[in-house]
Amino acid sequence: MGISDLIASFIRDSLDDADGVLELRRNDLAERFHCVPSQINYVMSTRFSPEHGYIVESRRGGGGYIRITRVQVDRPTLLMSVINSIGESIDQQSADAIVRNLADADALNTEAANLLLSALSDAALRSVPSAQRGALRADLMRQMLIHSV
Amino acid sequence: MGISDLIASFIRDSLDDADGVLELRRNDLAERFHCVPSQINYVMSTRFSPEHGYIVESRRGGGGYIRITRVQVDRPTLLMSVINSIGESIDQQSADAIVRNLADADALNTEAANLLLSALSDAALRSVPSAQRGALRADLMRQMLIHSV
DNA sequence: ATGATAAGGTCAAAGAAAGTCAAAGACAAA
DNA sequence: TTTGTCTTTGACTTTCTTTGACCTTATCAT
Repeated sequence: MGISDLIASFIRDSLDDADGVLELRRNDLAERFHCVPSQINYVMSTRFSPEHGYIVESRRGGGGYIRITRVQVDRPTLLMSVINSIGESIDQQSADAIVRNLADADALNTEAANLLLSALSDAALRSVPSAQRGALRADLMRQMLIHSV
Repeated sequence: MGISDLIASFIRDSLDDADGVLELRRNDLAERFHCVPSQINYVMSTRFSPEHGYIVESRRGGGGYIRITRVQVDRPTLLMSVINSIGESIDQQSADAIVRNLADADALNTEAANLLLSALSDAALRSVPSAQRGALRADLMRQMLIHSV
């Protein structure tokens, strides 16, 4: 593990302790890890970018800081809110959209998302009369998501 | 036995000791066997390819590594054979057993297996008359597994 | 205001690994 | 002997990390 990885995991741990928001001094951190300050910037840009689910703000000058906020809603919360939003019945299009959103938000990995999509497809449910299909799809989706929380 | 074979058996032994996952430095290994580093790549591609039942990941740059993971049976084959073995209809107990086997064989990760189990449970399918439940379950299972090959 | 001081930011070069590819070697089968 | 396959080697490439010189912005005394 290189120094950048060490710094990154230190920050993640601190974020856990600090409930998702962390404010730190670039120079302090650099000193703690015996590296040059600009390495902190490197770590920020390679491991705490928005795509990684973080927001990084900072200020220069006296009393400057770097603030890191974990933006990803935590998985269980996101999943539960989705589960609760599923009504009595749901059509394939809506189910698809929801599943893809969950995958985008990293609340489901690719395999899991594909399984959901397959199970919720009209193809898989073809033996069920269309009148009841929506309700079954809703049941299925709820069950699968509940068990993956 | 050429050098490539020596390296390969060294890696297999280490994998046994290390419970199936092994992380190593390409340059270290090359030095240990007095060969050029690129020979390690040769060994990887000829003896640790996915068809041989291994996954190889790596990273370049400082702190780079090569990680080798042994996967038991080749996944697509296993999945397809299971898919073909599903008949017209299947009850929950049989479906459960099959899914658990796939998970044990690492053909499904934990999340995926749980999703299958949830979707195939009587609870999820409760809105379907029990007479047709088995057939639906078989359809569902086939669809989900096919899409995860 | 203004200059000193205290942060953080940028960027490019150097360093550290791993990857690619093609040429050369070894060796068995035809 | 020729041919084909597998192996070995090394020059060159790509990717990721570390470092340092220089830049910008904010605060605080004076």
